Amino acid sequence: MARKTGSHSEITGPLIQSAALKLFARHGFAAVSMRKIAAEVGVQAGALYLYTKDKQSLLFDLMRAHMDELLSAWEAEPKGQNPVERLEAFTRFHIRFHLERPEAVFIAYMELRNLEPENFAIIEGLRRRYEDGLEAILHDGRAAGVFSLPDTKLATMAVIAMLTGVNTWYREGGRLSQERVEKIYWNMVRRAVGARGKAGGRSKTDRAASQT
Amino acid sequence: MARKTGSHSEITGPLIQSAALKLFARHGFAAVSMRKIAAEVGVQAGALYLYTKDKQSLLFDLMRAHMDELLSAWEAEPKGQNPVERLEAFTRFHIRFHLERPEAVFIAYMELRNLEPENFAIIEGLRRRYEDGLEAILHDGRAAGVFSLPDTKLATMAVIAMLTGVNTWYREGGRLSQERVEKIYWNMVRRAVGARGKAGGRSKTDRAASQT
DNA sequence: CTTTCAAATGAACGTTTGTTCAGTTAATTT
DNA sequence: AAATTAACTGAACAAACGTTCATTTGAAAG
Repeated sequence: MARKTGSHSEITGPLIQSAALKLFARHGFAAVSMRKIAAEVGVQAGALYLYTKDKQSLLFDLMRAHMDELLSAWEAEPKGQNPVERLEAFTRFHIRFHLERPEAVFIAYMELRNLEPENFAIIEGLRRRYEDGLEAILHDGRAAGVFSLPDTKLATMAVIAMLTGVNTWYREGGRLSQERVEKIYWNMVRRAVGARGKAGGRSKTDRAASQT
Repeated sequence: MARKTGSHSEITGPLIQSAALKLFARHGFAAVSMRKIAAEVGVQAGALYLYTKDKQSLLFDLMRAHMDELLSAWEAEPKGQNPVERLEAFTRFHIRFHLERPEAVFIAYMELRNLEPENFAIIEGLRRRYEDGLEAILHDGRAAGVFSLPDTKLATMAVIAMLTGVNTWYREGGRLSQERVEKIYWNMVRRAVGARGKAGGRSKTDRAASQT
């Protein structure tokens, strides 16, 4: 039921979500009490239950929203014309998207075991769909002879782990710009999957990279 | 003080460590109570305090022992004669060592934020020492002109993330043997750092890999 | 001004938490 | 047989936990 003229705060719901996001990312789901979330919002613990069923669904809703955003953002991304361009698009998208929301990413990876089995299965399914997107690119590239890969599933896991790892060390305002990081990682990914540079053989890009 | 003829169990100490390892890995540090650890050992909660100062040091001791083992095992590993061989040795060692103790690895990555600041600094220092070992290899290889890397620090993080990622999906008795996984990952790492195969250019190994 | 009602409080509930400790147990030493 | 002592129990502690609910608040509606 949509309200037009709330007598009290109308944004408390989202405020709770973002307080929970921040605290879960910082201290872990199990270490954050409902009272601490309430305090962060500036409210008493009981008030949280006007907006959320329980603590578990607070976690699940965060994860679910994150995975939904991830999938729809990727689907909205311009696709390349061939496997190499599509892989570059994936690489840059993954780094960019994940660096934009480090807290949600952290939670999505670290708090899986705090989901009840049913919720876990849903999140796991969404993650699988995302990984399948990458695997399809690698599979197509292999079939087209532009990637050299003994095993597309392993390469999928390797690429995702490598890219997600950026979140563990990248800090805004650090040594390297995000664009620079994207470029360097794309170079490593491209070579890891055995794709030649645009010019063939050891490309101009390779040579430029090694002297920077 | 060493005892020779304990009237009760003499191995309770290690039993506690391994119970804690198992439960922390499975449910997370914050979600495991001292009573649950005690129950796993077959003892009352109070008895744990004959062997451990408190819950925090139970976690810290596990992490510290893991990192010490990691560093000393790597130091004991036979070194290659050149950067490429040393990088292959690192790659295979990292995969093998981490697959041998998935629970300790999981804890070492996931429970960092549950360490008190002082303990965190110690573990972080040990991790840094390990990463520096890889970075030295990449740095030497770049200086020798056998690796093509725009940034050794980024490559270090990328390689470690990629290799550690194996733990998230590898299951004993699965599709691929550990030796096969090591070989495939070594191929991806070698190419990611821009090292040519032994024969130069697109190596025999590359061609063999792409058709398997 | 009076009524209405969503929003929020704050106390209360039954559990569970990490940790301590006086007391019990049972094997070894004297 | 008596004394010693490490190992362990089981109760107890205050604090914190997730969740519920009767009650209060205060702005909007009549």
